[in-house]
Amino acid sequence: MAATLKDIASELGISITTVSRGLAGYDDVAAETRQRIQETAASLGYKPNILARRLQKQRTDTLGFIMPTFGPRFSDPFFSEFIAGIGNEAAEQEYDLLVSTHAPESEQEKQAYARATQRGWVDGLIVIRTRENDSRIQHLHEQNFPFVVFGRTNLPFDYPYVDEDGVAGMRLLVQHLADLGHQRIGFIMPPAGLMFSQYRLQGYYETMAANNLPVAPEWIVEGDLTQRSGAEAAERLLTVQPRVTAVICGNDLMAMGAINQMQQNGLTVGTDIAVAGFDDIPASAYSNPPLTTLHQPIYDIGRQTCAMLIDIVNGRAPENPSVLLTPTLIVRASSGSSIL
Amino acid sequence: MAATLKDIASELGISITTVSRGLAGYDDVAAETRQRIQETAASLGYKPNILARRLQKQRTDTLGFIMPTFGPRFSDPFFSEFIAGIGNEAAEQEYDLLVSTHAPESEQEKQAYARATQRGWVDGLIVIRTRENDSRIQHLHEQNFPFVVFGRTNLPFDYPYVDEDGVAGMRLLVQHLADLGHQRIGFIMPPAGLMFSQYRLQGYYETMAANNLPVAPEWIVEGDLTQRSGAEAAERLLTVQPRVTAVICGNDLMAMGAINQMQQNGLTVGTDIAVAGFDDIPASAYSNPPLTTLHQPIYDIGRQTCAMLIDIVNGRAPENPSVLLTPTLIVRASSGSSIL
DNA sequence: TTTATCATCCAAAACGTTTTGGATACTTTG
DNA sequence: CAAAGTATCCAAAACGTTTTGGATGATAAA
Repeated sequence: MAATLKDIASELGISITTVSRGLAGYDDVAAETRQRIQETAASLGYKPNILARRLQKQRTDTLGFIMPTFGPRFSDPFFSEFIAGIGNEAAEQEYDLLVSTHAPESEQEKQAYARATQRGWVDGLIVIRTRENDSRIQHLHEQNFPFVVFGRTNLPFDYPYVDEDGVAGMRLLVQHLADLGHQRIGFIMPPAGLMFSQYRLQGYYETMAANNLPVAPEWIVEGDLTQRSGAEAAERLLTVQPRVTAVICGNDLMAMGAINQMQQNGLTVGTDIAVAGFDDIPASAYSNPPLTTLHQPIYDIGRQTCAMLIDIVNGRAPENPSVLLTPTLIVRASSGSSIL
Repeated sequence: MAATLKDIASELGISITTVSRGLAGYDDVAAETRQRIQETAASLGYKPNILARRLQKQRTDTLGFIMPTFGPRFSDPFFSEFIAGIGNEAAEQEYDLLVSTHAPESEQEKQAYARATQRGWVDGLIVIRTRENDSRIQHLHEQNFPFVVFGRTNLPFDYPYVDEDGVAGMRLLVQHLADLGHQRIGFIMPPAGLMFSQYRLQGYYETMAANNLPVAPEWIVEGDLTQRSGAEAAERLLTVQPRVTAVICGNDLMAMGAINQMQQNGLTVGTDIAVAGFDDIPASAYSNPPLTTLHQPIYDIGRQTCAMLIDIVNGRAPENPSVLLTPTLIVRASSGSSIL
């Protein structure tokens, strides 16, 4: 039913070539002919078939994004904001965005990456939440497939990335708490397999040491980035004596779970105990108490990552193939005031 | 570089047809030949070109989802969970998901829909956050393009949808508050142009009336679904005398903003004033106080919507082309106890 | 032996574009 | 007037699949 170039051509009694070139605006078709072509195209409701065009041009004008997510009850606001960032940048540059979700390191994820690097699927991929010896990056590098990473990993080759400086971020946060007089600072860390956990942990250790503060191993508890795990980790942390006076959480979601748990245990957060998060999701300004956290411009990171990928896909070298952003400290009530 | 059927064929000295059919598993190719085809395909690293296949098959095996979102700082957990639902269902049935974001009723949104209904883009679309006289649904209906809607609208024709019963949901919530003894119940409603606002508003009026409770117009304030607007609406609501003793919010995000604002004004939520939300996002269980709300199985709604669309795209009539789900009431501390 | 049946293969068309490499006729230049 | 230039058009190839409609030769049945 849908009209094709052929339909227009036979309607006007001219060749497909001329119709195609007329519509595309080449100057080797007479103005009057072009006019007639456009009119007929409009009256026939002609819409080019994208598949045919893409097959011919050998590019899909589509970018892929495979979200590493656990389980069904998944709703990290981080992701919606990141998607909005890459999605808007992609749309502006007339790219489509293909999105899928798979559990990290699952068989499905591997298959998804294998499929994605087939010809004709997408022109490039965006990778996030880097892991140690990240198999996704390894694979994309081997296949010589265009990609940009949000995060870094420990593989022995270069690739384009945008990342936040986790070490610097934690330094700001630990120093802030140390300045308030805290000496026993706990850390609910993100899953150890994620690279950003390691940077944050390193920043934690370094800054504790720089302030001559000892670190007890029990002060470090691992969570999985959900509120629930934040609550569980806090529960465990609170049993350690002498009790920590401050807790840094690997992300805002866990911080909110931790705060909730502490309140259930009768503690007043901000007074009895300080809590801080990481990410500065919108909710963190509206939690009770409002959350001290490290701000990451997630939306902009998404845009930047996507813009970089589009450059690469088009064979343009990005101005800066490795971007490292420093988070900014947002002090709110959850970290309280000086306890000295 | 990438191997094609032609490469395999010429390598083995047989026809492209046989290679194609051998790989596809047709039984008119000898077992021994198939064996050799598979081996050569593997050794050449053959991956079918999806574009060519799709052009030939005249279908994209791709579904589209255009998120209606405002501004950059966008991170409604509702969306990530919904995306996870449709994404997982799509992946299971071997469909891809094309996602983009545009501001509702913007020119870009219109263009996105116009493009999406072109041939070869996607096989079907998922529409959410229905609006009055929804132009998107109108357009898709006119174009006779396959789509499924999460939500309903007031257009005079049928279309497949999944929706929650907002009237019934509000009935549960208002009744709960009325049973606790509340007589002045405020409503921070979602944007009036959204259909679900109207259902919720209707349920609010009906149940207030059923309990012989008068409604003052100042008790109804409109928000835009963000925490910020929830806080602003609460601020306005609190100035109305005599003060409402309970506030229902159009979604959990606004409820959290409202709670935060009330706390800033020195009120203890759950004691001085009751607050309830709508959605039951994960954060609502961990807010302070935990939020009374209406649970919607967003992930499952996503799956169901997607499954229905895949049925339609494949010419199968969905068992039930209009699904209406009743939310369940989740009572937590924010609505407090009886005030009688 | 002749006719059916079967197993295996393949040439060509089709999907709807874009691009290549001219062809044609008309106009300008020397 | 011949040669060169210009404006306009188009046939055919190409992108890489899948499907259609046989063709071929071998085997089984009559």
